[in-house]
Amino acid sequence: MFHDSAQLDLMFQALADPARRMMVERLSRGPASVSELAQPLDMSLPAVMQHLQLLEASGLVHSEKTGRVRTCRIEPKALRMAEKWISERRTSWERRLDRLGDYLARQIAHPKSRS
Amino acid sequence: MFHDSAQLDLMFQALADPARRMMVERLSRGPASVSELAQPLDMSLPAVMQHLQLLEASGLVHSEKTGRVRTCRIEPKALRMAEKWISERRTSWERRLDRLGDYLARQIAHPKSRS
DNA sequence: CAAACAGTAAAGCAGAAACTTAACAATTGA
DNA sequence: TCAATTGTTAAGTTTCTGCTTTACTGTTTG
Repeated sequence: MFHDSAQLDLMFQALADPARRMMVERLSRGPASVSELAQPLDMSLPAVMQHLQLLEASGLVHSEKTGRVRTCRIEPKALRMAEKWISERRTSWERRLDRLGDYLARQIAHPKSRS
Repeated sequence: MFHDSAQLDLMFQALADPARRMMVERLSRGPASVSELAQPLDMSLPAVMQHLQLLEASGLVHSEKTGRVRTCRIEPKALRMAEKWISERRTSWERRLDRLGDYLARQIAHPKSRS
């Protein structure tokens, strides 16, 4: 449970491609087979397979095969991790701005000349 | 003002690199010059510059030059956009699970055998 | 002015990514 | 059984990334 920088790499990398985001989008509406994922995408099945492998490596998606069909589903824990990273940076910045605002307001109210 | 897929590409792509995430992390604590951003990174200045250009192209960071120093700061709006995309997919999935849970609970309580 | 400083531009390179096509399973349904 | 369905493997091609080095511009400072 330490620095999962590597996993963040993989997750953001995975989300950086429109085809893969489309697959995630589809999966967010429910599980799907590989060919269902491929259907709206303008590329060969093996290409989709490779995207899927990336999504699995990143932890964003999990799949299992029964019979001849592989069923894929989203892994919300991983999504939450990516979301958290961004959110933490954003709020860190926003809180900093708040403090700065307070400080400036105080300066205007009670200036203790520092020049 | 709808889903700009191209910008999401750029943003997630930008976040996919550990050096760039480090830069964002630094900037989340306040503005910084290019060489301040470079300081903890084990690479040449031009390399950092290129990362910075990507961060700017993605909209995650903005910078302006005064004198000979370029000051960079984070753009929380863009961070929020990435955060939102992830969050929407995650909650879509989670709500689906809730509905499914309800359905199953009902099935167990009042089974209307469907064989 | 001259030197040091902060940043840029350009070119080149090795390795990774995103496909393709062409076989090759394994499962299922007629 | 045999043909269609669903997925998988392997290999090859092209393009993109993430650096590097070298050389240069503009800004400040002694």
